[in-house]
Amino acid sequence: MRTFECTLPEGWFRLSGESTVETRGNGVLPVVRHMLRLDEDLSDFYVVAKSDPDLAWATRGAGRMLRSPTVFEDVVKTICTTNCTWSATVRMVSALVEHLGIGAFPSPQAMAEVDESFYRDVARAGYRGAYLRSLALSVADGAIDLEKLNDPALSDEEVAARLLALPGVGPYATAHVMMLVGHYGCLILDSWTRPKYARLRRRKMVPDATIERRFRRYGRYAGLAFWLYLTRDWVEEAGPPL
DNA sequence: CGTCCAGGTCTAC
DNA sequence: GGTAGACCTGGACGC
Repeated sequence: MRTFECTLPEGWFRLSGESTVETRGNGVLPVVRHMLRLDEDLSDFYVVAKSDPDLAWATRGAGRMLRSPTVFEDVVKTICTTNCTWSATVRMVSALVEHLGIGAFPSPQAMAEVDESFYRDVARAGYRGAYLRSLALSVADGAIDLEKLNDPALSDEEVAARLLALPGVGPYATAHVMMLVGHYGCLILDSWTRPKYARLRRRKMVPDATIERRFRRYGRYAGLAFWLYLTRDWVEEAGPPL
C-alpha cells in the first residue's frame, strides 16, 4: 500500500493508494475542499462572462483554480517554472518529492535541512537552488508565514508586495501565485500566455496593453478571465479546437 | 559541436 | 524608474 502524506496548516492527512483515509485534526475533506476551492463565489465574474461570447462557456462553473494544500508548495513549484522548460520544472519538483518528501511534497523543514549540493547536484535546480533553500529556511524558522496569504482580507497590493519580496519571485511568479491565493486582478503575461493569446486572436503578436484592455471589463477578475480565455481548449467540450 | 532559449529574476547602472 | 547582462539546465535547433 502506497502512502501519500502532506503537511498542512491545520495538521496533516494521509491517503492510501486504495483511497482509504486516515486523518488527524480536521481530516482530509477540508483539504480537498481547499484545493478544489469549493467555497469560492465566482458569481460576480460570471455576470460579466455571461455577456462575453468568448467566455460565456465558463459560467457553467469554470474558474476554480486548483491549488496545492499549502501556499509554500505553490510558491516553490512556481519558482521551478521560471526561465526553464516544463520538463525541467517536472524534473525539479519530482526530485524534491522523491528525495525530501514522504511520498508527497516536502515540508519547509525538510527542504531547509538539505544543503546547496542537494539543489545543485540532485534537484539540478541551477541558480534557483539558492532561492528555494532560502525560502524554505525562512518559512521553516517562522520568519515568513506564506499560509497567511490565503487570508481574503488582504489587499491585492499587500499580497503582491509580500510575494515580490520572496527570493526568486518576480512579476511573473507573483501574478501566478496571486491567482492561486484568490487575487484574480493581474494578468499572467509570460512566454507562454503571450503567444497563446496571439494565436487565439490569429495575430503574430499582441501588445500587453491591448490584452489588458480586452480584459479590463472584468475588473478584479481580469486575470481569471484571461486565463480561462487561454485555457478554453483544455476543457474538451467547451472550446473550438485550435 | 555551438547557439539559443524556455511559462524570469536579480543586480547594477 | 527603467533597462542591459548574467544566470543553471538541458532539449531543440543550425552548421
